[in-house]
Amino acid sequence: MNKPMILVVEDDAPIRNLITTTLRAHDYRYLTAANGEGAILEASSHNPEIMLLDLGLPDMDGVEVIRRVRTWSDLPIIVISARSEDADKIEALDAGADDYLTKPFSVEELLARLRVTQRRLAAQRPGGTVEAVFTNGRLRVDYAAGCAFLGEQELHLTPSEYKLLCLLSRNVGKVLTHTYITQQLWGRSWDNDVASLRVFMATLRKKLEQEPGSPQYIQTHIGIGYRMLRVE
Amino acid sequence: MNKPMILVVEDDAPIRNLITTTLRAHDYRYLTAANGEGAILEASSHNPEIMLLDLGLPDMDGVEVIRRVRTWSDLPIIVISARSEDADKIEALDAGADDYLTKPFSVEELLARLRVTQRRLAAQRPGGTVEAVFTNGRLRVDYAAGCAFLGEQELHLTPSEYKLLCLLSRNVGKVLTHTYITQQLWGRSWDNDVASLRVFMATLRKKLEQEPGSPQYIQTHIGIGYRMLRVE
DNA sequence: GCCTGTTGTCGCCGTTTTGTGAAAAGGGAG
DNA sequence: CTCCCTTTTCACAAAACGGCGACAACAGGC
Repeated sequence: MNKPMILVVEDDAPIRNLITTTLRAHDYRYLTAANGEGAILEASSHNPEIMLLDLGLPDMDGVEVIRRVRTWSDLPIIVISARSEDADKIEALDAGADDYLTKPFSVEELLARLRVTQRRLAAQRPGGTVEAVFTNGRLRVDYAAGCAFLGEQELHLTPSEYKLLCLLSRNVGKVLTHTYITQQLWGRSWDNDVASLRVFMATLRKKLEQEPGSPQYIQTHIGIGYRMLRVE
Repeated sequence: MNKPMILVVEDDAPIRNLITTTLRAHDYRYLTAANGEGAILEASSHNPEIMLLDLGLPDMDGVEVIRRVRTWSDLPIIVISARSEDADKIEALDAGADDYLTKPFSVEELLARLRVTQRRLAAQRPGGTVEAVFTNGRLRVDYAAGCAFLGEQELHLTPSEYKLLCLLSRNVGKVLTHTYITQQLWGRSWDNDVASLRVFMATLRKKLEQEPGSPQYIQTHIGIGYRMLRVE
């Protein structure tokens, strides 16, 4: 079995070297990034199979990197952080991380946790990788860059609208229930949230659809939820 | 969304209570076992979705429990142990554990790691084993996407019509009584509902059948109910 | 052919669900 | 503090849907 490609995100050169040396010694292939922007760029362009992520990056918070990556990819993310507070762990794990190690960490433990992740990847292989850019008709969503276009025109979306668009586009063709959508957006699902969802859907449609009357991209399923259609 | 069933394996009653109390407070369902034999028995007989496992059991080593369980099941195992040595972690992880927490552990962290596991379970459930598309002649029902097609043409169905179609298609070839159908659709079965059922059946047929006169898919059984036929 | 009981179809109207504009509330940057 | 952008709430109009009664169509028994 071919060893997976691992993206190592760490700004501190000595630690990064420690990790990469270890990986090399165990026949892993790897990429490196020293900051958040680089991490997202590498993740989107080279489709690594696992990410090792330090939270203390110079340009952005590591948790933000997790959130951004999670808009388009489910690749396993193992956090390696100096922060050992519960709150930090919980924030990272809930943002989408799969595991959390605190520095100083044991190299052997890291390798063991990598093996766990690898084992899990092998078990569920069929789920293919997702492209970092989604295209559908004139609509284009660049998950890595975090922006969307309609033709050449960039859409100016609020964070919520963008998340909503990501959610719909990652599930083209599938009907997403109100509950599911609100869960994904806000982690809860009260009646009020569904009302808000309608408002966001309205503003998103206003920016996205040419003809308000007959939506081209987003279809309503009464009593159920919404669905993005494949266009052309 | 239904919370998963969790098997708690821990011989120390106070800690076990701490865990189960926490789980109960967060609406998880759980089972308990106080030793290795019990753990294996519960795991095999009740098919829990996640196992929380203490390594220090009275009757056998926790790692042995992992190995035994792994001979037939892939259920996620989160180890909670007083042993904080690297060697112990590595042994457990390589034996098949998915995560490893050391005592004393933070309840919040445990919950966060449970959520990670749950997320992963949810992610691989839909894409995996279950066949989510029903095909019958030109008719195609995509249960996962929540929509139906006749040839290339998508059918625009109301919630009731869709539910009805699902019910019939999931029981192709079987005659479903009026009572059964109304029970499934509305949870009750008054005479009026049977009348309504006829109306829904009419609209559904209008959308589904090419020739109104001789139904191709849905057959009426006078005095009994309806049946979907296998076509071609 | 006629009668009876069952089934199919139509249209109406009340209810539920959704879309949308505007206003209030919240939050971060300067 | 103020401004600006985003999110949430509210109110109301528009649309879709479900339930119902009326009646036509149909099948089977005689």
